[in-house]
Amino acid sequence: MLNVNRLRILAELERQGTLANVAAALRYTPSAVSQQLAQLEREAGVALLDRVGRTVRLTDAAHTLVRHAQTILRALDAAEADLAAEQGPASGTVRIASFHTVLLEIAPLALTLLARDAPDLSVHLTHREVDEAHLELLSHEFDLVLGEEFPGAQVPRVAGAHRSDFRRDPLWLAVPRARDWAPRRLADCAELPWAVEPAWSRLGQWALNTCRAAGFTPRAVVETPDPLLHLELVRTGHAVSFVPGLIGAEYLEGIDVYALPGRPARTLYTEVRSGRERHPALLAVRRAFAQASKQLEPVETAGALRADG
Amino acid sequence: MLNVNRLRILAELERQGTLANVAAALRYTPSAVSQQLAQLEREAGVALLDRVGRTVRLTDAAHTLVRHAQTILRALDAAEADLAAEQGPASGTVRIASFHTVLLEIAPLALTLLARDAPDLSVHLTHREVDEAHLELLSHEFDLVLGEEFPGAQVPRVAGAHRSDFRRDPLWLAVPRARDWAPRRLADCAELPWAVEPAWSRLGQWALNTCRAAGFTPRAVVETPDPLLHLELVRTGHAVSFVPGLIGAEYLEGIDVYALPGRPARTLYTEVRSGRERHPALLAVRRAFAQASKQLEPVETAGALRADG
DNA sequence: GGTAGAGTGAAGCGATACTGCATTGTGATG
DNA sequence: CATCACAATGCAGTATCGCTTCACTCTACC
Repeated sequence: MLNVNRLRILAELERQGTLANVAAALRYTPSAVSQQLAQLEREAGVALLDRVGRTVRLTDAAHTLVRHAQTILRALDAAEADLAAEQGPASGTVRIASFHTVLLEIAPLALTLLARDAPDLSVHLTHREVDEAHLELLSHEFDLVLGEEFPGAQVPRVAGAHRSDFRRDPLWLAVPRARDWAPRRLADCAELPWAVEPAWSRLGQWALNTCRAAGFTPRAVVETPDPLLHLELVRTGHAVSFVPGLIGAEYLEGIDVYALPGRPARTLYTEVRSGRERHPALLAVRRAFAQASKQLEPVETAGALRADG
Repeated sequence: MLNVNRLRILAELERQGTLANVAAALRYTPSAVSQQLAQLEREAGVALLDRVGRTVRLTDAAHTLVRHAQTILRALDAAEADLAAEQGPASGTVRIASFHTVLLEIAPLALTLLARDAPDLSVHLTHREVDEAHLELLSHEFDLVLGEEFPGAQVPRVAGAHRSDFRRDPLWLAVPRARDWAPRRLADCAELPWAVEPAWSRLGQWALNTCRAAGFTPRAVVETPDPLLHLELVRTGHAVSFVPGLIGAEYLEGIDVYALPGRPARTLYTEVRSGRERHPALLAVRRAFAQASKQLEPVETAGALRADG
């Protein structure tokens, strides 16, 4: 019978690329990883690793083996989830990765709900960008990640993760409050300075596409992933910016927000590793975030923009 | 992460019922089994075993754990099958269980074919009744079992085994050859002495049902699972008997066989553990038995009986 | 009440899977 | 070309783990 732990190491190697990274991820020494894979190769009877340069690459046989390993690891996760469900109230520690807005607006409420509903459960929140967090979810760095999906940039579903959407969050335009001017279409802001997200972020990507669809490329006066900085620049009259509807009203002093044509919205979701979706602790966390989200209302808009062109 | 070997022990316990049997099946001492299950219970955090009398019973949690264990073990089997397929020609040893007729008529031919087509493969044939063999397949005593299914006694399909039918084999009535007498319906043999299979065997069960449907209960002069003994008694004029069509013509000297009304036939099949159906060695064995079966023809009947009543 | 069989537990031992360290080989850099 | 950083591997030592042995308890059945 093949050794499951060795299969797990091989599966991790497919993700991590090098033995050294696998060792770091699984808290082994590289030597241990090397020895275990060598043993697995001996037991398998076929070559699993191609030495290419100073690193290794999986053979086809190794890749099919990894597929099997993944169903095994999923079943193990599911078994543990079922066991945890038998144990009664959710307990243990859940490591969560979240991006900025959710961390700012939803997480505090969710933590309050969790403290009430699952007092034995402890939570560890880490600030991560979505794509990075997704990978770290798969390699067991996190137990649950919060994600966002933007219109026109559908996130592919992967077998290793179980996703659950909990909110649609409208995307708005934020401009400095002024008596004598109001945008009527997005293109009216074409010549203004913008506060933008980095282009590699999901929101930044969407923003860029949206502006381009309106016929212009935003001129960035500042680029940062922090939406509060965006708003500070808007308030002080130095920029306009997109803002998620979830942002608290207290950050919108001196700022007017406008709904965009077509009412675009991002989808907020949670992700756990497949097989663990029935784990009571993860169920409790998901429930808490969903409930917390329900208690939050988007602020009023000053109006709606018309479609461009 | 739960230990897969311990899960395997638990799964085996569900089949075997007692720790002692598990130990025998897995070639452990009972003490080892007890210790491993105790450890699993500790890791699981929930009770898995109920001590009832001097034996144990699985809790609900244990049963769900076994379900997960089975998908894991299937995936492991499938992984090994894929690995074996990579290794090129089928090799190793296949442990086969077969019942009498197949062992007598098909197996020799199949072995010949295998020796030609898969010379690196070695085969170990054991004589077993079907139901017994089926259980021993699941507990890894055998890699492949030959089975038979009779009309009116459908064998339930189980998830742990992969079945493949390879022949329908007619069931006949065998009577001593005589100039002055021939049966015209089954009930004509109601008063004659019978050679019967044991009632616990699948063929014996079917025979009993068939006679009862014809309005009589056979009076047994001899009860044995060995069809050659049946025929010897028929030839010497001491009994009539049912006989499978697969029996060689050389055993039918001085015997007339009659087709039964409705042309009942048993289905011959092979069974392997789920997940291993793509194992090259098992594929080769199945192919050999199917081909061997094709080369055998049922002998001519002396006529066909009419329906009773 | 005696006996056979099921399960458990302590002690001991061998296998196994790590760590630590030294070594090889590769690729990037100056 | 020399140097350096780093990936992978091999060897020796060690600690843990999982098994066997053996003694024991408990139950079911004569």
